[in-house]
Amino acid sequence: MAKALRIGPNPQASPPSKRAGGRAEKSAARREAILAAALDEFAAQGFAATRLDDVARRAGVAKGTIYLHFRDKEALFQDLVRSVLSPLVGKLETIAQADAPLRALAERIVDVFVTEIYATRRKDVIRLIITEGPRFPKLAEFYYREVLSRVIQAMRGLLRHAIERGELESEAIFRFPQLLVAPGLVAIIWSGLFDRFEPLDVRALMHAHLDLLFGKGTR
Amino acid sequence: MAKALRIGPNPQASPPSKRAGGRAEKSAARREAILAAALDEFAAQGFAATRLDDVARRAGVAKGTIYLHFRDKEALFQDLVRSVLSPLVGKLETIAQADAPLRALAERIVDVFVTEIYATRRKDVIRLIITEGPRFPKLAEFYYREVLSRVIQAMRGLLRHAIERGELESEAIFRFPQLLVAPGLVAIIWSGLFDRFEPLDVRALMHAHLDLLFGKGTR
Amino acid sequence: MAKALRIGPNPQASPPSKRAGGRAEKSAARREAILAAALDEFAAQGFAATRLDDVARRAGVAKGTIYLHFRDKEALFQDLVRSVLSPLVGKLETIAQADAPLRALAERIVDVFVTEIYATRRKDVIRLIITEGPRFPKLAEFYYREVLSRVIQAMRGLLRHAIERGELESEAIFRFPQLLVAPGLVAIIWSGLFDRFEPLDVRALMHAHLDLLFGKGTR
Amino acid sequence: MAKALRIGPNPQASPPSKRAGGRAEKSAARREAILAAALDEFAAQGFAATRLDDVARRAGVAKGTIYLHFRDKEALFQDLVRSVLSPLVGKLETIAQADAPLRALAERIVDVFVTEIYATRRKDVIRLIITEGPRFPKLAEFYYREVLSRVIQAMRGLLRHAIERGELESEAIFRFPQLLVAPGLVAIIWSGLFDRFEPLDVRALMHAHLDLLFGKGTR
DNA sequence: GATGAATGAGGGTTCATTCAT
DNA sequence: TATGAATGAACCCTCATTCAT
Repeated sequence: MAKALRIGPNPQASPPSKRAGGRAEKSAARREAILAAALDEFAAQGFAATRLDDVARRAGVAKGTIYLHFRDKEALFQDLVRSVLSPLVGKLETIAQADAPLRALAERIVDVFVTEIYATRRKDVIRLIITEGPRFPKLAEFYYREVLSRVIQAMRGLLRHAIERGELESEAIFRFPQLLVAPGLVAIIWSGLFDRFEPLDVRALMHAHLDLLFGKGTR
Repeated sequence: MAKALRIGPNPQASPPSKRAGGRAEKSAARREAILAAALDEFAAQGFAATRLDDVARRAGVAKGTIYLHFRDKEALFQDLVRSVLSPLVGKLETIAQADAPLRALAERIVDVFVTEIYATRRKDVIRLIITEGPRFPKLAEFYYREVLSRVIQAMRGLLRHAIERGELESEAIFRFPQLLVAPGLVAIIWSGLFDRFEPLDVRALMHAHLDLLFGKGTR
Repeated sequence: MAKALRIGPNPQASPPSKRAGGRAEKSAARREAILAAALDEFAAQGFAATRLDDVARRAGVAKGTIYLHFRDKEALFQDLVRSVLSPLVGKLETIAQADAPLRALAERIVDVFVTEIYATRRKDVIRLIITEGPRFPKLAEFYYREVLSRVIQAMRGLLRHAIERGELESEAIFRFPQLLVAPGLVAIIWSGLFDRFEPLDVRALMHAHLDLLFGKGTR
Repeated sequence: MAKALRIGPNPQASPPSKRAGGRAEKSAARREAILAAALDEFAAQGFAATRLDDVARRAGVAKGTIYLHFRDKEALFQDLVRSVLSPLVGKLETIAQADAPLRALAERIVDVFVTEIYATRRKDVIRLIITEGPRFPKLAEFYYREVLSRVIQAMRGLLRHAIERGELESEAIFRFPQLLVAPGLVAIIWSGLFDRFEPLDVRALMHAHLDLLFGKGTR
């Protein structure tokens, strides 16, 4: 199986060692190496300032090889974002179908956010969508269609339940589910810009947020 | 008086008409025209993808003229951000010194945010800090030092008051003032990326947020 | 009288003080200031790398003023060389007409070279002819016609005399008067390139040269 | 073997014919073509006025190709000078070690100068050092350290020998070996500036010079 | 005349993309 | 398939020259 882009740690690409594996495996491995390298570079430099030379070097392949796997720089970028976010979609829908008290669900969601997004390269991808999205309408659309709208949909479902059960008095958050994820976004942005001046404890931030929404005693 | 960079509307640079004005005025006007054009271009294309050729054309000046006012592309960018944000700082501190019930103050702050930031080019500058900040540490530092830390400081002052007066039960927001502005940031990001799919009523969003924080009845 | 370009010392241009002097004097003074500044800059940077901005600043005039006195950068350069070298021509011819033993004349010539050329800005002008001449055929021609050919002519006259009087046995130097001035040129070049590694005592060099030509005892 | 920069003739770069040769050979050939073209252009225009566009066209490569072989314009220039002069150093030292009557050695040196420098592109490189040296201290230093000081050293050795043997009466030339090469330099400069007005027979000039130094009869 | 802000052509350098090996 | 040398369009920046004041 062609391993998906490693999300957690991010080791330097090993030099093309003689691992076992047929043509197809090798090709897929190269593709993944390029994606991983591209993520590093795009996250660090932004789309425009990233040089494919650097991506190739980091991936341990020749520059031309990139073009065997991706039409051009833009396709590499978009494929990268898609490849990182796609697996997320499934996970999110699973959570939303669970049936549990709202607060418990919220805790679970926070936990998923912290461990599956904030602590991984996915955080960088989200940041890339924020920073490069305006120049890549297709990407913004993909993200909206495949991720955001589903997340919002799922959340609205949860919240409707909660309101019906009387677990939630205000319907503000039902109208604006963005309010639920806002602190997460802020944390992602903050971490890239201001952590060196004032580090942010994301988990604590998110729980303070829940306290605000549900009242402190309800945990 | 040298007019500051127009923040509200953003008309195309008028052709060099024969307005009254000495050399200094003309020079200052040109500088402002360049800044305005730069804001348009940087906001639309990002720093790296913006061509000074386009900035010049939009400002109605020759390419070389830019270099009479700014050392290079980077200085233009940084001066732009500073010139737009600097006036903001004073305003923010004025508000923070007012003495009024927390909810009233919060309403005022929301109002200032909507009318002075969200509805103006400043929104674009904030977005630029978010998108380009990682490549401009100096800029992130400027923003943190001159804007963010002051805003946070002022907010903490307000919140301390409120807690002492018993207007605020949870101290969560005191520990993480970021939670107060999070919806504003989200609105800014959303507007750039997803408004065409699902427009966002910022004022309503912000007030829903206040309802969540203070309870609906307290307005 | 409009003072000629100062050849000896080279003080910074004084700011436009209120000296006495009518329009014409002031204009001429400005012209000289520009020429002096141009000499400094051309000598230090070469023709192509010299910026008229720097010349203007050094001369204490505005950039546009240069164009009131010289058609363009090239004319400034050529006029500069001419203005510095022209006075030299007369001097050279005077010497050549003197009637004295060859060795004595040679000593005099060496002295003139050292004090009137090597120790002055004229050295820089000679260097400029050497370095920029290939790009300014007109200039090379001027120099050849107005200076070199006359010097050679005069020298041949002297040498013919000397041969007739039996003061000079070899006619080598008659056929190649360049041999007489060669050490002077070498000194000029050396001083610009290698003096920091190995300083050259020009006067001693020139006299050693004379010793070689005439024998040591003849002084 | 990677051919060194052709020193003698200087044909236009042939269009990329299908000669035999691996990648490395081709790369080296291109490098040499660029160096040869650069020599032509620098010699004709000087450093500042030379356009890399022209160098590329003359070398039959694209502009970008230059940057595959040289960091920038300055590196190209300095590498060019070094590549042309380096082989010279060895030759010079070989001659200096020979043991022969001074006059014979001098004749040999003159011969080497005429055939290996004056009749080749090396003449142009020497001229470049003279014309551009002031703006390239590194280059002047290289030339002094690698060429000049060695030549002077070697000459002093020869001359000491000669003095000890009584072949040389005056020690003037021992103190100023520059006097030996001065006519060579003058010839180089003359050829670039005044040959069209008055051609110079270098070989005759150099021998006249030797006659002056050693007396005519000693040849 | 004098100024210096404004112009815009020109050139060094970068880098996405191609293609011969 | 993979390579990486080669390409050349694009862009930042400089500076000689002009011209309104």
